[in-house]
Amino acid sequence: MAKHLGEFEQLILFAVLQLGNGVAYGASIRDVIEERTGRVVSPGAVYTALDRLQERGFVSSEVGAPTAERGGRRKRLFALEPDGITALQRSVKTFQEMSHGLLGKLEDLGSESGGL
Amino acid sequence: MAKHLGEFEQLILFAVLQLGNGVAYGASIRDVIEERTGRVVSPGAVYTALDRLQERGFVSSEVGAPTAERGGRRKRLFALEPDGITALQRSVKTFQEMSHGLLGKLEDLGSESGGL
DNA sequence: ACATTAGTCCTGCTTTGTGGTACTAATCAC
DNA sequence: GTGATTAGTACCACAAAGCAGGACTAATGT
Repeated sequence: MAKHLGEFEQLILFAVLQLGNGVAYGASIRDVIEERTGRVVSPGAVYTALDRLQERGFVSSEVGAPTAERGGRRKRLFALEPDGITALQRSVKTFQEMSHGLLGKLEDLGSESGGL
Repeated sequence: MAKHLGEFEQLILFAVLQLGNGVAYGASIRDVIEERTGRVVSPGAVYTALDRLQERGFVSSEVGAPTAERGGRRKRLFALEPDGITALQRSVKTFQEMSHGLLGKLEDLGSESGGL
């Protein structure tokens, strides 16, 4: 069993967190990631990650009611579970501990050689 | 070719960044990660990651002179390359964009259900 | 020469990351 | 109600990253 969150899994959990219960489903999660990071991800990538996250108990899902839209297929709504919250917190903490005091240095180095 | 940095790779790059040139080698990198995050990693894990990073041009390495210590085997010294800096910056940026405005929410949720 | 030891390399396997595409179930138009 | 249209989901296959454990190497010290 995996010990840590992968970077993509982290993105997914953040997206679910932002959307909140009743609103987080495959497509909306994908949209959030794209809006925030500019990163284009395929639907398939999102669902496989989501499935794996659910297997580990980090998120749960239930099928919602159909909406009154053209092509309004039932959504599979995801919710963040306590274990998922803990995992995300730990992953954030690791990032902070590891980057502490180095972010400035990183920027300086970058600007020397052309930057982003 | 991989588009993004994995989470462990990110840790490695931060460690190399902290140590600086002439001091970053397998064992010291491993120590830094352990000190900062408390995470125990096997030497093998570090070297495979380092190799991949080098293949992608994110770090470079050269073999240093032997030290005057018992068992002072030659060290393979690593340095952060411009591409590595860019990659690390982008990875940091993604994290910041994705977590922006959500860190507080995350803490609140955590304390509700027992916390870390 | 032989023991000792810091450090590195190798091998094998599991988990994540990813795109592509097929499928499903709902609306709309007539 | 039949078929076009469409949002959303599920499946599949493969590439890349994460990881541990032990073999190996080359230096010191006696």
